Amino acid sequence: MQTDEQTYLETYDKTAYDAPIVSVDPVLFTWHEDQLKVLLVQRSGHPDQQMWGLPGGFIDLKRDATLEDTAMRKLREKTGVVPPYLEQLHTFGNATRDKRSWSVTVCYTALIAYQECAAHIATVADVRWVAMEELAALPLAFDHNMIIRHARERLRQKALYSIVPAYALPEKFTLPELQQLHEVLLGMPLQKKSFRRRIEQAELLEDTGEKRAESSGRPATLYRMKTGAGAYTFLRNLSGATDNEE
Amino acid sequence: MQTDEQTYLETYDKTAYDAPIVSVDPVLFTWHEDQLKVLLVQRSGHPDQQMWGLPGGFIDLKRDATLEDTAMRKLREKTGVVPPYLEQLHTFGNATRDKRSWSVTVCYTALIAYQECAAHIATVADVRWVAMEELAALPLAFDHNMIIRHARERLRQKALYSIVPAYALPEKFTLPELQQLHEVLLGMPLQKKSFRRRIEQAELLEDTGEKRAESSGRPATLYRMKTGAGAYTFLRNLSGATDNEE
DNA sequence: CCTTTTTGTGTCGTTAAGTCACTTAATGAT
DNA sequence: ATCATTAAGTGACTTAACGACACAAAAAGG
Repeated sequence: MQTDEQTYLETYDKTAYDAPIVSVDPVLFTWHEDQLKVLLVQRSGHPDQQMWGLPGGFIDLKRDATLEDTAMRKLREKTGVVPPYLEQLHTFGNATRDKRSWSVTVCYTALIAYQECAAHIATVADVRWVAMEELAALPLAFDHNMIIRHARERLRQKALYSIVPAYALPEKFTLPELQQLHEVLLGMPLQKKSFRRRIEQAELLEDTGEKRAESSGRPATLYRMKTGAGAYTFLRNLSGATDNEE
Repeated sequence: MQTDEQTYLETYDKTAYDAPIVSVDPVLFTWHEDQLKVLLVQRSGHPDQQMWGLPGGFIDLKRDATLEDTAMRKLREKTGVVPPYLEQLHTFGNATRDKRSWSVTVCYTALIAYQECAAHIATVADVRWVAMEELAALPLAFDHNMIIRHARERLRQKALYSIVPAYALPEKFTLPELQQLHEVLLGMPLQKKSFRRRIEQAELLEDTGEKRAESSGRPATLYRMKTGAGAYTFLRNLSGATDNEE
C-alpha cells in the first residue's frame, strides 16, 4: 500500500523499533600543578552507583538543539562555565558497554583553564579533578577509562602539530608553561628553540606586554592566543613522533 | 527509596525517556575513470522516498555487536563485500536533520576498489556510484550532501600525510595512479619525485614484479600495500596545504 | 658584585620536501 | 631498423624547518 510522506510522518512511532541508549560524554582536561587532570563526577544513580565517571548524560530533546548543546549543558552543570575548546572525539557503541542495553555514547574532548571553574567546583562534593596518574588506581564507571585514554591520545597527537593544548591554560600564559604542557602530553622533552620558533613564525600568540616572575630567574613574557590560533596546524610534526593513525 | 543495582536493571525501561533516532551512515568512496565516486542508494521508504542517500540504516541490536558491525553490514548488503578501509568520521546529531524526530547518525568513511563490487552493484537498480562532480546537481536525502563533503574533506587531509587513499584503488596499482588520485583529492599537482621518494623511504609498498603498460610510454611498476601501510603517517605534510583543523 | 636560575636568541647541522633536467622503456610511424 | 613520441622513473641541487647547543639577558639573593 502506498502512503504519502505526510501520513507517514504523522503516524511514525519511533519506539516501534528496538533502539540503543544514546548519551553524550565530554572528557574535560585541564592543567594544574604541573599535571594533566580530567574532570570526573561521582554517579548518584544506577548503574555503577557511587563510582566515578565522565560528566555526561542523555540528550534533552526539548532543550538541546545539537549534540554540542548537550555536551556544553552537561559541562556547564558541573563546572558553571562552558569551555573555550570543545571537539568531538569519537562515538563508542556496542552491546556490552552499558549493563542496561545496547548503548551509544558520543564523546567530546574539552579543555579549560583550571581557575576558570575552580570556584564552582569547590562548592560541590561530587565533582573533582583527577590527575591522569591517579586514574589507573581509580576504576571508573562503564568504559570511561578507555574513553579517557582515547581522548588523552588524541590530545597527544594534537600537541605534535598544533597549540590546541593551550586551551587548558589560563587566558594569559608563558611559553615555558605551554612547552611544559606539551612535553607532558608527548612524554618527551622538546627543544626550546624549535618550540618557540614555529609558534612565533606562525604568529599564533600575541604579547600581552606583561611578564610573569618566577621565584628566581628571568621573568617570562605572558602571551594570549590570537583568534584562530587553535585551528592552525603546522606542516611539520615535532619529531620523535611515534606516528599512529587518527 | 534505595534500590540495589540488580533490581534497577530488571525494572529499567529505556523507552521511558524521550530518545533520539540513531542511525549509521557509511560514506563509501572509490576511484574509477579518473574520478572520485561515492556510493548512493535510492530510498525505498519514507521519508525522502525516491531520493538518493547514503547506504546507511539502523542498528540491529540482535545482530550487530558494535557500530562498526552496523556499518559493515549495511555496506555488505549494498555491495556484496566489506571494504578494506573503514574509519569513523563524525557523528551528526540535531533536532532538525530528520523530519521524524531528533536524530543522531554515526558516520563512517570507507574506501574500496571499484572492481571489487562492480559485479554485485550491476545486479541491482537502486545502488549506484556517483562522481563527486555530479553531486551538486543531485539533491540528496537528509543532510547527506553535507556529510559527504565532510568525508571528502577528511580524505583530502589524509592525502597530505598518508597513503590511505590507496584503499580506493585495486590491490595492485601503480605509483602514477596513486599520485593522480592524491592530486584530485588535494586539488593541486604534486611533484612526482617528492611523492615517490617519501613512499619509498617509508617502505609502504612492495613491488609485485609486474608492470602495467599504457597505450604508449614506459610501463609502470605495479605495487601492493604492505600491511600497516595505511596506518603510517608521514612526519611532514605535502606542501601547498591550506591547513584546517581536525 | 658575583653566583644561580630561568628566559630567550644566534648559529650551524640535518632532514626531507621542492624543482627540474635527464634517462629509461615502451609504442608507432617512416 | 631508426627515430619521434610518450610516460615512468632517477639524479642532483635548492629550500624550509626542525634539532642541537652554546651563549646572552634579566631577574633574585647573598
